[in-house]
Amino acid sequence: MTINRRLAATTAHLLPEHKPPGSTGRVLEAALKMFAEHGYAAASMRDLASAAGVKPATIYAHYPSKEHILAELCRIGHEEQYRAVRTAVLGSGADPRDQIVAYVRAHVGFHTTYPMLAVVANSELHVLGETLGAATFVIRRQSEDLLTDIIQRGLDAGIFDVPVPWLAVAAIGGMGLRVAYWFAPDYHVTAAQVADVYAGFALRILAASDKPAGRSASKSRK
Amino acid sequence: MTINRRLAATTAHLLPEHKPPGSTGRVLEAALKMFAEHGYAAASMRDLASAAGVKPATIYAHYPSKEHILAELCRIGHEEQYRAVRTAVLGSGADPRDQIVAYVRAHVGFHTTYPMLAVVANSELHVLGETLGAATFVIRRQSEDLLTDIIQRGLDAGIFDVPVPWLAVAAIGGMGLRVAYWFAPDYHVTAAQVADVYAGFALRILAASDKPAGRSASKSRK
DNA sequence: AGTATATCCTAACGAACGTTAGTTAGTGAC
DNA sequence: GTCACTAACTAACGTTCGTTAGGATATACT
Repeated sequence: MTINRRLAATTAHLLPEHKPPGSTGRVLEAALKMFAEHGYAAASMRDLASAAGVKPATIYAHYPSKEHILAELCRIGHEEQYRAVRTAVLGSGADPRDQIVAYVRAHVGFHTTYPMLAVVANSELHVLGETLGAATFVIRRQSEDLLTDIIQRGLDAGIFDVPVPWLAVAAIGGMGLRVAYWFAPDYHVTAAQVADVYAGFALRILAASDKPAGRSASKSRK
Repeated sequence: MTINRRLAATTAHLLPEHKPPGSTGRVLEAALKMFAEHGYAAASMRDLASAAGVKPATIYAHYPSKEHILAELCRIGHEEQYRAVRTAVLGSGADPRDQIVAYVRAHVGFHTTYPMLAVVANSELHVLGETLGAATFVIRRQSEDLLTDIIQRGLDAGIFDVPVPWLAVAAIGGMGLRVAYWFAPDYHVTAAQVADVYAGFALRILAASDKPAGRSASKSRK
């Protein structure tokens, strides 16, 4: 146990719906842990095998290559993140402020609940070739577009005020992403606290107005 | 040239004061580029050598090991970042708001000017053993403490208002760090724009008050 | 019982890895 | 001319890598 860890989380888990049954799932979860803790290139197939409790050759009965395992993890990670934020936003009201709160809460929630998945899906994605990474890129783009659209609707309604909208997307996305690296369940802040506080930060970044949800022209207030 | 890059920047450069003369410097700069683009583990000594225009064995005339090269880059990166923010804060006034603006401008400026250095220093640091990484950890801690102290002073003065101060540190630091991954000089926003807008975001996150620099409602200065 | 299938194994392949030993070419001093 | 020094080289070391071939074991069906 070094002082110097890549991320604070120590346990790897997949959603039951994303974890294949039997040894396939154990291999995938072992790969998640190893890739997250040491990085894709530094984790060998022999490492994955011993973490999964099988011999190296056995992995090839479940996945055709090391890169395919990473592709699967990246796909699951981005898919689950998009599903989380999309569900949250759809379940919130029509007010862009509520949608931002829902988005950021779900975004941060994902990064606190599945930190290893987030770290692997985001920081090892560059390894994937264009064919294996294609599915993931589409989803990643959708997540970003969703946030962009919410912000744009808020700007159009005069509820938000930011000089360069795309920078707000980058800032809100960036601060959420980093949570996966330092958050641990036994920390001095709970996941719910982080989600709430970060949702508040996002509203502040967007200079969300206090006025009621009514329709407003392009005039902002101060 | 893949769609799928680890960071947007394409050129590696070191500050003249940090770049050793001759081949040593060329090796260090080649390592910076390779480690940033492909990661420490995925970049081989043969890759570094050919990027630096030398043969693999020659590198060992300049550095004792691959890990020592990374340690040097991490040290330079954190040292330069700390120097930048510290100088900026010391050159600003006593008002915590001015100090935050100075800090974030310098922080973002570092990440736009030396994106590869930032990426390597932050995302490959976990590779370093305790001995080789020790020097870097100290500096990293100092940078974080500086931001924490500014925010705490603003809170004490009643100028800032955040529910959990440490989360503001994490959020402001996180959004700045991510800039290194997407920023490129030929982007549709300039480095100065990003720095200014992000400084504004930081003030908003802290709910900085508009009132003049005098003393505040609830607390007094020392 | 015999066969098919699924699952995991042992053993090893060729390639690439970080690193080292020993050598060669170029330079300036005497 | 030769000595000492520097900086680069060629070649190879032992290890580990991702991956594959082929055999063993257990369960399921006929």
